[in-house]
Amino acid sequence: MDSDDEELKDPLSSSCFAEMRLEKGELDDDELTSLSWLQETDLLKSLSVDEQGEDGQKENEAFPKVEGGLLPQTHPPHIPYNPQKHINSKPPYSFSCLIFMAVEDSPMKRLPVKDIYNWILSHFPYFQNAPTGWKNSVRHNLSLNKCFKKVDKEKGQTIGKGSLWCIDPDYRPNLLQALRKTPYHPYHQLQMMSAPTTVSFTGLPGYG
DNA sequence: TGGATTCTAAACAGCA
DNA sequence: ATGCTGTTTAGAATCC
Repeated sequence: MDSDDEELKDPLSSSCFAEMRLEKGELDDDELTSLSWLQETDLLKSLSVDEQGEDGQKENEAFPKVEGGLLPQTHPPHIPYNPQKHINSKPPYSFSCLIFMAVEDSPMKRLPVKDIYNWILSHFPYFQNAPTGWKNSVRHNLSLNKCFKKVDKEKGQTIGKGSLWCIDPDYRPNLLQALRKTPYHPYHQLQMMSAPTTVSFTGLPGYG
């Protein structure tokens, strides 16, 4: 068991997440990996407009316009991303990250595919107007990605069609790492908010 | 440049 | 019959 293995088991412990853990006091690993901290800080929902000035307006205007609307393109890496505001920007998260967040954000850590859709829709309004193919991509990810596992329904459980999906614990660190690699992972936004003068984006995608 | 990963589209089967 | 879910395949784009 070397240090790499340790970090893989608890990628937060040796990262800057450790600071969050200290700041938040009694948070244990489950609470962190469950993204409850994310909910508490409300980062996905409400980065205030003031923090971003008028950039949001400008950046939407900066997108190339096409007949019938804006081109669906990933949010530019040099502009802070607010999913509730930048509804024309494709979220800079992979579908596996979106699914991961949705499942981890659920009380039972398991969701039917329909609730995964709903979570994504409510947290990333971009998809409300996106072509419906994204749902196919979600199902494709659930089906193909080893990180996600179907859960047997309990006896008599009636939640409608389909299976419940959960995160395979063996692959959870991989998903967390993938999430950390995205430039607008809530961690980076937290850093920006808590220590704006010391933040360095060097090494992050789009920051050279 | 090539492999790995991710996204998108599509076809199909099973089920309620 | 219809719509949803899950699986699979294929091709394009992107990243390393």
